[in-house]
Amino acid sequence: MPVITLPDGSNRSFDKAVSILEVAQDIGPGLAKATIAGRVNGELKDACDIIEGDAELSIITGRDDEGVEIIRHSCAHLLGHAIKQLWPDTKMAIGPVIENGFYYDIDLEHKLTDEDVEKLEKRMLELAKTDYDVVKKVATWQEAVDTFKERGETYKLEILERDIPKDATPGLYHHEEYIDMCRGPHVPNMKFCHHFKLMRVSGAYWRGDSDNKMLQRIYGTAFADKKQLKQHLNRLVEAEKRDHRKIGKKLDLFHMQDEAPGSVFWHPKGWKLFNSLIGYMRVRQERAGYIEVNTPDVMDRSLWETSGHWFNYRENMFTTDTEDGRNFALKPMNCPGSVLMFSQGLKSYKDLPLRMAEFGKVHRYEPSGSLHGLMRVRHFTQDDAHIYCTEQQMEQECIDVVALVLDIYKDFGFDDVVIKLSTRPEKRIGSDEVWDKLEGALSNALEAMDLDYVLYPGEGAFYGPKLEFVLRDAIGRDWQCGTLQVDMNLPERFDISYVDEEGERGKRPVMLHRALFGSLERFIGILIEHYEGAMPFWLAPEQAVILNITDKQSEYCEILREKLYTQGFRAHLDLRNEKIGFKIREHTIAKVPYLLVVGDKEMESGTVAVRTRKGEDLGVMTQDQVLELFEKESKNKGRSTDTSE
RNA sequence: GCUCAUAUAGCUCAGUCGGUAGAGCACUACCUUGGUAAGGUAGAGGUCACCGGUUCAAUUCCGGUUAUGAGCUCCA
Repeated sequence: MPVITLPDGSNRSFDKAVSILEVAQDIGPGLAKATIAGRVNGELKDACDIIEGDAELSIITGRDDEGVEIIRHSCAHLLGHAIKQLWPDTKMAIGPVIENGFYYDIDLEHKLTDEDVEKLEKRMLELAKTDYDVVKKVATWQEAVDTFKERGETYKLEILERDIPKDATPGLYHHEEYIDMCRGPHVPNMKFCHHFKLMRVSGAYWRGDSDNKMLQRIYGTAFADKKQLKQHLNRLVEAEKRDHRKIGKKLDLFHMQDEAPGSVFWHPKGWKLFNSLIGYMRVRQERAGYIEVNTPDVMDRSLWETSGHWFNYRENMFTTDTEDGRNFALKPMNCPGSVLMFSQGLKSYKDLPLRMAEFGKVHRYEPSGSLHGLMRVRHFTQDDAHIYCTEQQMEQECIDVVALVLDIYKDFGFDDVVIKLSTRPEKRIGSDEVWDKLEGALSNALEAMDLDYVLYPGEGAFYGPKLEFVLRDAIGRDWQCGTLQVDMNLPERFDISYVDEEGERGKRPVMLHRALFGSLERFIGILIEHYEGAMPFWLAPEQAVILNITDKQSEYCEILREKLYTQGFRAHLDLRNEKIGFKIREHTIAKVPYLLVVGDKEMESGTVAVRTRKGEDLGVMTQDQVLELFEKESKNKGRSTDTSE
């Protein structure tokens, strides 16, 4: 006599064991029709699964996130169903759900082309449209092995042998003649799987191990209804429009070329942006009590041996041999240099906390295949800082860093920041008591500030725990930028110390390592994508362009430009012999925030006609009104709505 | 680093079933002085990524290299 409790708290009792679908039918035929699966006592189950005893049940439909995931998972099976019809010698590996979709790894001699994928998608749709029932059969381990042996599914057999205990009862899902193994749940009928799209094919190693065979991975996405699928595809188009590599070229910000793979040639406008960020950060850091230093880019191998980089990351470092037989390396990180700086001269407790910032250029020989525009480069600049302090000071320093990070991100229009706390990994140095203290400092800081954070147990570096700051951009993508790490490795390795209140030498300071932008290059890439190239006024390399209607106004334009310039605004002139419409089009496309148009009328009255890059006409303004407008925008930075966006 | 794909003018891209190439935009000159997203005419511009092979002949076919793209792996 199972009693089923529904999410609204109501009960239904049955006189025998019932399936989830039967419960749904009992509630109403509409719900039954929409039922994909169920959550029974917190566990996801197939709609056909039987509930034996009393249970809490929620019915899962396409409106639930779990429902969409199940649809995607079943679409992976559908892919298997279709591909085995078209290429019967395909061997199926794994077909999991991923963010926004699914994939299936397959082993097939024939390399799938774009046309093949189209064909495959078409067949999948044909099959799905027949609305066949998916039949689940619970098998014994041996039955599963027999099934896949008969079908020559060597990868499924390997999964059974290696990952599935002999006493397990794997679920075999029958999609007509195709059989797939899965812990499920899956949709009961293919009517739920009509809205999908195959995205691309690429390579992937079996079990993610580069020693294994490279399989073909077919990516797809699926949604509960057509509208959501369309929305998702639109989002992808939107993301492509924001591609910083394209915008960077179009707006003449930077370029890359073969001679320097993974390194950036900054054009004047891009470099302006770059320097704006550094200038801004300098001001903020100075106000927060940091000092700024600069350390060498090329240092002797012995330094990297002391720091441990030579041993661990030698193959990722650029090195150079000199004629005197010495072995140098380009710095892949700033910290060893910073530590040398700290140990220069005797440090007193009075010097702590010592907040030492450096806009350090670092070089890392990243694998060629991982390079990606500004996002992953081999040569980049960090807004790095190392804070040397006592254990007692550490928590307050963490609080200050977190506060600074969050406040700075707001200036760039990032209000949505997720904080991740990564704690001790299995392989680590330092005692548990020390880790307790360091992790405590980070979590206490966050709790003192009343901030939420996500815990990542075991994800910390071997030398200490860390905080990571993840930004959410204008179209909802996450970017990890800032970090705050506690380091107990380098102070030890370099044996740095300070003199305490009692005059005792050899006191070991705590070393905090932090970056807010992370990589300046990457941060600029993120900004470009976030703002779709339309940089807010305070960052725009060109803040305003002054356009004359005819030659007659040229002189007035130059005077106006001078005035804006002396007030600190980046105003440029366009006095070319072109029609006003042409010039407006060009600078609008170049995303210059303000276009200042000057004709006879404006010249005579000492005014300008103001137009934004969004096409808004702000009307005729006096020069002072323009200055006031610009000053207001500069001050607001990315915090308020930019009227010129 | 691995798999697959791509590489033609400054940019975006056509094209050549092997006979050394074309468009639009940009650029230059001239005409035009025009009031809010493209005025007109003319011109210049390419060792078809690089190295080798096949061929009477290679930008085109083949091999290699480099770079880029999508993934995989990696990201101290």
